[in-house]
Amino acid sequence: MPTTGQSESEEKPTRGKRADAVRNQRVLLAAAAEVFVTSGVDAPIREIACQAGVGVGTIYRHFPTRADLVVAVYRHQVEACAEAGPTLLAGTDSPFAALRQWADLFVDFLVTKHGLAGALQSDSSGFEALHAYFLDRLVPVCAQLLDAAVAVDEITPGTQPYELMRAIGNLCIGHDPHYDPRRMVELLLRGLRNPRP
Amino acid sequence: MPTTGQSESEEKPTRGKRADAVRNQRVLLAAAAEVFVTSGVDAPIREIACQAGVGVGTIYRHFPTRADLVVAVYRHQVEACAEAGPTLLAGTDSPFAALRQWADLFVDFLVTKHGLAGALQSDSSGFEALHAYFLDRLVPVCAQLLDAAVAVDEITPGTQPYELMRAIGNLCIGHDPHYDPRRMVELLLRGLRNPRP
Amino acid sequence: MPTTGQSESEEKPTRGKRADAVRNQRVLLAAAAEVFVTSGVDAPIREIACQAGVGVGTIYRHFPTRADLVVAVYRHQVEACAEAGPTLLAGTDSPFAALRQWADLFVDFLVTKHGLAGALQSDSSGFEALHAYFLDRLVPVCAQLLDAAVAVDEITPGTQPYELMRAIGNLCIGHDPHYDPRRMVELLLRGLRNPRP
Amino acid sequence: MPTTGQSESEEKPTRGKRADAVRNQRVLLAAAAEVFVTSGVDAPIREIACQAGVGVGTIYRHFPTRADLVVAVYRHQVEACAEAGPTLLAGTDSPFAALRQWADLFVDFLVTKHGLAGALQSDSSGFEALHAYFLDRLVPVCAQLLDAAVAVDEITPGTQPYELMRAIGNLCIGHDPHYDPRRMVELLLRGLRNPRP
DNA sequence: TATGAATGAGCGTTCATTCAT
DNA sequence: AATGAATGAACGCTCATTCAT
Repeated sequence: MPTTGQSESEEKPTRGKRADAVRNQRVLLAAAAEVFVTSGVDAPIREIACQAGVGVGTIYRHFPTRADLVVAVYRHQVEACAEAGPTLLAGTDSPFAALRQWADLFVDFLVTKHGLAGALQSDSSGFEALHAYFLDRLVPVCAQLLDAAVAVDEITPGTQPYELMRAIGNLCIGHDPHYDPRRMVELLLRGLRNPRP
Repeated sequence: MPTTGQSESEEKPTRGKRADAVRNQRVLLAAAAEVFVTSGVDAPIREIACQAGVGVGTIYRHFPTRADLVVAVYRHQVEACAEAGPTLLAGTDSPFAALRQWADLFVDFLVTKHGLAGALQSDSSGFEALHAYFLDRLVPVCAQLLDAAVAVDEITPGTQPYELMRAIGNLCIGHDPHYDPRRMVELLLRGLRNPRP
Repeated sequence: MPTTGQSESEEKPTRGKRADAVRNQRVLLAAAAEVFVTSGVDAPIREIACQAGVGVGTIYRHFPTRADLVVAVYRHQVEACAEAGPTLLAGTDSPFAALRQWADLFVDFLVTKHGLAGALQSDSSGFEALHAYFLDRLVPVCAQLLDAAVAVDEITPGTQPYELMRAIGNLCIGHDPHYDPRRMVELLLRGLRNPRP
Repeated sequence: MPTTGQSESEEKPTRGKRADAVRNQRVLLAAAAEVFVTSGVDAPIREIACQAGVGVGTIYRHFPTRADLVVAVYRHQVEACAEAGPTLLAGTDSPFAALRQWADLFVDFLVTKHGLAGALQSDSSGFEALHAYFLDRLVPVCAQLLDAAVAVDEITPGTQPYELMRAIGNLCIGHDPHYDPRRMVELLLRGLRNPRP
């Protein structure tokens, strides 16, 4: 279980007048997503509150730490990414091809979120929850893909899922017209490939 | 002893009482290097001044912008790295091997400097000078290595030196016992390799 | 009690917990007025915050720029001065007498505010709003008085309201027991007088 | 005697190797005058030192306070202005006309010196010497002119030379295309005029 | 005597975070 | 539960001034 910090919320609307709160959460998340795109995940809390039309206190109530907010904002995409792993694996004969497609999804996700990749590497306190959630959720998926590819001799064994994910994440840091993360990730994956025919 | 690395400081020592200032520059650079390791290259100027036992004004006198300071701190290593390129190329039959060794030097450099790799990707203003210096100095070297390797068919053409350097730099972001940048860079370079035997 | 002069503060008191903030605004304005007397309108923001017993952030929240604060502190007096123009004009047969009385009010206002007259001449950025407010509000009033006096041949035409106001303002700069701005303004106005018998 | 603070220097080149120092003073004064025009009399000391091509210490050695420097820079003009008083008085039948001409000289002087008029009113510590010098030197001259005009019934008695000078000085504060100090000073002097023919 | 390196107080400004309403 | 006012630490930066060389 992720050490996110939000105990309930999300997913199940629960019942009763909670509907109010749930609606509010949605507004908050939408606003945060908006601001994250514009100003990065380090944007001032007040900017997000303003965009959502609420007070800063409301943000803090729902998301005690910045990481909680980031996690909540991207939870759906992370879930989607996690679920895509097994699906891709099931839909092809080549686990390596599945890995490549999965990496592509992951990259898609990261590059469209301004600064998210950077935040994932940040060792500044307050992002542990973010790290924890991403890793808890995605490392097992990546492991499954790697293992499968190793099992059919498509790639050389010895690469850990965690380091591969970090590598991919790192490669997605920064926006630059002269730098295409996807190509570099492709290179990285090619490096995994078993040289044997 | 601080890990500054630059033993002789700058240019001609000039003459006269400048000896005082020159000595101070050393102290400043040592302190900055120290603090950069501890708190990253974004560390408050005050912290550096404090570590050096000087006033903030002294820092500003010697290094008007933060980038000036960072460049000064790492100039020697960058120069060494730049000069190593041609040397390595001359010392081997395989340009790809030379590239690998060069990348290793570059990685050595980056991973020992906490936060430097991150700063290199930072798009925050005030780091342009830093970017400029690194790129001006190292991209040509990297280009030479890549071209040579392409020329002897060791690697697939089409990868730009700039993107390769950024990729390597990115891979070096973050300190983590479970993540070894060197291995990931190795993977990346293997991905460049021409599949033909 | 501070010599702020504004007793009712701002516009509609609005409702709800804003009462708190409104009260605070009063404290802020009183403190600022106090400090302006002591240290001039260039006084450090911190000093004002300290005098008010609040954090600097509170000042910035209410008055984003220094000019905003100055304008707020003196708004009531400026308004009173602006409204006095037509009133005085209506209450006398001699527009020149009205002008003299009006000038007296203006001087009263300026000499009791240490440094305000100076700030009005300051060309330092950040005071544009202050200039704008004073001029927008008072120049038309002064113009009306001048025009009326010219119309009845009490004064020589050709003097612009703006330059007259600046002159009066300038004459009020500085505190000095041996210098009475009022007398000098009186001289200036006498200089406007039509030499006709 | 002015309480300027510089005991020797200036005027008499003195003798011996002092020639060196005298030459240096000239350079300093020229530089200061230059900078005062550009950046006002509040310009950073370092800017003046830089313009003069000397160290800041040298400035401080010669002119311990900023006022000392300002006084020295403008001493010649002040002297000229002081000496013009009696001369003008001697050259005309109308002391009032002389006063007007003298005021014109004074205004000429002040308006060509960016910020000098302002500095003259500044009550910030460190400008006492400046005040003292200007007043010591010019008030008697102004008094002579006023007395003479009163004596021949050209102007109303009762105006003190000090307040008149301050008034004129004040009217010269600020640079503004829509404000002509000379015209306002003319108005002020007209106000002194005895209404009877 | 001249230099200019060094100092550090001080200023404007931002923002995460708390808490009374 | 929501608000947003208040707080104050922290940072970048500028200069007046001192003093070792």
